[in-house]
Amino acid sequence: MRTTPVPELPEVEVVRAGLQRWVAGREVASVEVRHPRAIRRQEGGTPQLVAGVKGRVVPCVSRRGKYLWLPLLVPGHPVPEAALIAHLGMSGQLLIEPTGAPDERHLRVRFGFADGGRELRFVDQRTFGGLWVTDLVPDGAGGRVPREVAHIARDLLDPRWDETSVVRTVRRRDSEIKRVLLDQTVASGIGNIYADEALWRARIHGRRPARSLTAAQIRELLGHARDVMEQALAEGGTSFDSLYVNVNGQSGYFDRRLSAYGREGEPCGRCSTPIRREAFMNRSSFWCPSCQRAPRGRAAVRR
DNA sequence: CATAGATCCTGTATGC
DNA sequence: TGCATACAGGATCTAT
Repeated sequence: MRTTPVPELPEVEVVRAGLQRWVAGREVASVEVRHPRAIRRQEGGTPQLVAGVKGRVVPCVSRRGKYLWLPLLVPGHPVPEAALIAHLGMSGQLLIEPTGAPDERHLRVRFGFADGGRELRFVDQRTFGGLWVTDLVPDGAGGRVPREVAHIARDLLDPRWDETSVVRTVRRRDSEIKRVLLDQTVASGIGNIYADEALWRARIHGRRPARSLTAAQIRELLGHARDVMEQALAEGGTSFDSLYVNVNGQSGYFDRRLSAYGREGEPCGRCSTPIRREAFMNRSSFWCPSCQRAPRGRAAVRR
């Protein structure tokens, strides 16, 4: 095992697509909460979660960034007013399992369906993730999104992604470029792994002030972020050990393609300089000290 | 308001 | 062997 698995946008999209296939059109019949922390963001707790989903039909499965949600349709009504929203956190899984299959060690919530077919399970070792029912609100573009998603920016794979607007936002931020990449209100879906990969591909050091980059450099950087996520998506999601599995229980294998993340001491794929690692925001950054030149001290911060 | 840092959580790896 | 500690990190909350 290299390190911990963390679902980012490609992994969440893999889960979304799997759920779409397995639960679309089905009516929820039951909910069993096995660990209260998994629904800590649910207003009204378990009773309100049960009331919100029982008897509702799931027409489709949607996603923005790392959030995904199941709209909840009251039979006979044309439009859903609420949704079951899910965030996988660091170790969350949404699994489709045959009824009666043995419980997973970290099973947190189980959903049964009226057709008696396979059930939906939320399994989460570290319990940073969670599920809850929330209102759908206007997204400002004619659609509707869960209340908690409204403040998150569109992601790089969104058909309505507006690159010119995002580049402008990035250049206005008074912060280091990696922090900006990780800010979900600027562009959603980029986590620590893909931020490091995009920076490596673009030959940009994560501590460079965002304002020191040209618009062209930011466009290139975002393009690399999109490319690496699309590659991961095509291969079924990144995986570091058996903890991350997609909705059908199969691990992805994209980790073998990562160039910087998790490769401390290994030779850079371009110049063979050993990849460096440093603590950053209570996590780690990996970069090539030769290809990605560090900014000079704090001189870039003007006073 | 914008930005930085602390915090939550537990299995795994490592050190003494 | 057993115990303690470090580490993984997204989103949220608090502080500045």
